[in-house]
Amino acid sequence: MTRYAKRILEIVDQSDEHMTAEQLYLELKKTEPKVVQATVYNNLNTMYKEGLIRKLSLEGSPDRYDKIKKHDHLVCKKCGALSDMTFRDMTGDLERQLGEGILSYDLKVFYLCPKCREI
Amino acid sequence: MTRYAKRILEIVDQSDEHMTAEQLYLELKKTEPKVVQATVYNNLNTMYKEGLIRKLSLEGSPDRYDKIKKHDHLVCKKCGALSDMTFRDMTGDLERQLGEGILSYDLKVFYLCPKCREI
DNA sequence: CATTATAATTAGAATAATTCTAAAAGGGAG
DNA sequence: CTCCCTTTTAGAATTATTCTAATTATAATG
Repeated sequence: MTRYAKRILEIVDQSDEHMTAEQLYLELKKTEPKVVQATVYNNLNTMYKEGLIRKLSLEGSPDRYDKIKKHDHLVCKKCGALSDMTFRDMTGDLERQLGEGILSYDLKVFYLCPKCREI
Repeated sequence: MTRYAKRILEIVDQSDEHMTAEQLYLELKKTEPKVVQATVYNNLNTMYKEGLIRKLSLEGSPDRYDKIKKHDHLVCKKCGALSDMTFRDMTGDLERQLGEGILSYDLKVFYLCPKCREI
């Protein structure tokens, strides 16, 4: 694993911010000023394929990257705000219904965030 | 609701193919040869906001549109193939944990599709 | 039915996100 | 050090989507 890859993984793992490739690039640049965007995209793609990071595809936003550690997401239907939450693990249930081949799952719950509910 | 919007909704509701805006445009063009892409995007956005259609954001693919009728999805981690499945409704469970404000949820289960498992 | 207002559509430019390409640089094995 | 393989780089290219302004269609009103 290269210096860049290590650092990107570190940022993803330590932050709760669900950063886009662009945001990760800006963050990485703070410690590695010479890096370019393509490198960040390359590394993210590789690490995603290797199963080292999660990728979140959201409506109306570029892809976001997240730590692997199992957790679920709340998405505000109005403003798109994304936050973590933990619902009980459903792998067992899913396997019982679908067979043993399940790799992982993504649960996104849509709601109105406190801010958007006010308005 | 305009002629175009009606027809787009019809296509989305009747097909199981999780079409992209581009595919819907091509399909719509068969009966409405004068329509342009922007119209399809406009209509899809409007109908999405109104809750008439679902939008699926997938890794490595443009957004796809789907009928509202509740169902879940299987996604092949390797080739991205998308298919429908129905898992039990979790709205109640989710509300019990998170409160009453839940609008909907999206469950995507990753696996290896039959084709990709062979190889 | 003519007139005005409102909304939808169009064409095409513009933007945003991501990938591609070919060349240059880096790092380890012998 | 030299060779080979991988990563990075720069920038062009591609893809998906939105925006803008002009035009057309639809609906509402006198």
